[in-house]
Amino acid sequence: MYGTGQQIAFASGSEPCASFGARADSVCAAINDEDLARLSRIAVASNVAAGQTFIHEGDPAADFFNITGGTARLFKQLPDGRRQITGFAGLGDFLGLSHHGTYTLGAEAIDAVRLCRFPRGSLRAVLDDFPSMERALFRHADDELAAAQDQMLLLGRKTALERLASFLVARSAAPHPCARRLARIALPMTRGDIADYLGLTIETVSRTFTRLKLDGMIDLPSPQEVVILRPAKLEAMAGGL
Amino acid sequence: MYGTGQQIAFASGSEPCASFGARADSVCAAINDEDLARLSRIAVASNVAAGQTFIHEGDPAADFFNITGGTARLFKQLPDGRRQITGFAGLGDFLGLSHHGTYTLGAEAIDAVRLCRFPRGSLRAVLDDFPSMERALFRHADDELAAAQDQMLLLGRKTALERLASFLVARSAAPHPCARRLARIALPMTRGDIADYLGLTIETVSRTFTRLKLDGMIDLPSPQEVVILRPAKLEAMAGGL
DNA sequence: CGTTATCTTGACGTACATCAAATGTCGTGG
DNA sequence: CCACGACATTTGATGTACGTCAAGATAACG
Repeated sequence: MYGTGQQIAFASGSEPCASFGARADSVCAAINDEDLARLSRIAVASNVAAGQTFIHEGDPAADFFNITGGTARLFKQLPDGRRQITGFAGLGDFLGLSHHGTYTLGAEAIDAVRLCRFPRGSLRAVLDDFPSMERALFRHADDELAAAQDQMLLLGRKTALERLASFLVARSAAPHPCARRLARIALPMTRGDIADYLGLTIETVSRTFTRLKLDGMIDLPSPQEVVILRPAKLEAMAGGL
Repeated sequence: MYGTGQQIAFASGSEPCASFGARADSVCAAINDEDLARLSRIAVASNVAAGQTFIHEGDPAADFFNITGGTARLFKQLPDGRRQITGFAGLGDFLGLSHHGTYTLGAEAIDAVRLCRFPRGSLRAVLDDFPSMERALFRHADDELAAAQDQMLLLGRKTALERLASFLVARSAAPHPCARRLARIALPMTRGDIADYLGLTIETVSRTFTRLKLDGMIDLPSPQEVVILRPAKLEAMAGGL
């Protein structure tokens, strides 16, 4: 199934936060119609079923990806199976951009994921012709680096309560940088995913959720839905960052 | 004291790993003499005494820096003082490159640090004129992102023993990517720095050092010097990554 | 509507933190 | 050169936040 332009996940208009995707602005704002047309010629759209691994850590990095629907978990694993989720990728996110020869992270679909796949060789040529796009990707990598540093602080120095509060606050800011903060958050990932993201166990995540609920900070209409009742207090619990 | 070219920390030759610096190749290989001359005109060289903070987290990011001597700790802090060191910067490293308006990390000199300071505004102009340099910086950010992801796995999922082993293995690989792995490692940072880097306490770091010594993995001629006696076993202890 | 995975809750264990003190190291001045 | 003081490191005794093990409760799904 080859991309026809319809399937390409780059916003062609100039609206800053179109329905297209959360981070459309950060990477795609700099892309003009000329670049877009060229990209559409080398893209392949595909679907990944929930639970499927579509990037294997350590494999030769042949392609890079742009998520156009659904949510994926990105992770590293130790030989004995211990897993660290480094982030969740959604609408508009880019994967496999590293210049290293192999993928530094694995990626699995949490729900049904739609994505566009680009051969990395072709990307290099496009980037050389359109420096503005490379600059935009640079900014994107920079944002991820800043997020990774925040997460290091969380993993190295925060308590379980602070970690979960930080997670919920960050989720309520997402997915739209330009939208109002959300009170109701959808959690497509499992408790196990959240645990592996926050460096905790499933049990501790669950206990901490109920503690936040008992304290009146949040409500849990269902395990995958959180309503933030006291945003300011929750943010304070997150540890001031 | 204004840069004269002598003080500028960019390698002008093309030798891949000159005495100039560890990561010279990753950022500076792509810089030609023309760029170099222009950079030297906007740089200011300065010295920072041990213990001095020269970048304050959250301050407006006016300049960026290139380390030309000594070692600095890069860190984030919580309001109550808990600290997470996100990395150590040495010869050739770049700081303050984020496109965000404020510094996302603080930086303190561990020993006497020499550095070149560049106004960020001037950098933008240089980068626009010399895309090869921007590409090199992109690769640099990418390397840091991969390192940050490794560190997330360490902080989220490794034991104290695995953390310290990982740290020593990584240090033995540095500072020269192209040199033989070092058996004798210098540790300019304190136990407290190592603790804040590995998400542990001073006491646990110290105990783990002595345990590695008793197990015959390392020798400690002095607290700031480590000799790796069993590199292969130590690497295995690091947890296969 | 049963089957199965996920989530929650409880009882208990442990790796690492905390508190406290001894030892070692280094710069400074006598 | 040596004595002193400040600070870093090591070592010991004890505490605790979170992990592990083990059931239930709830939700998802054919």
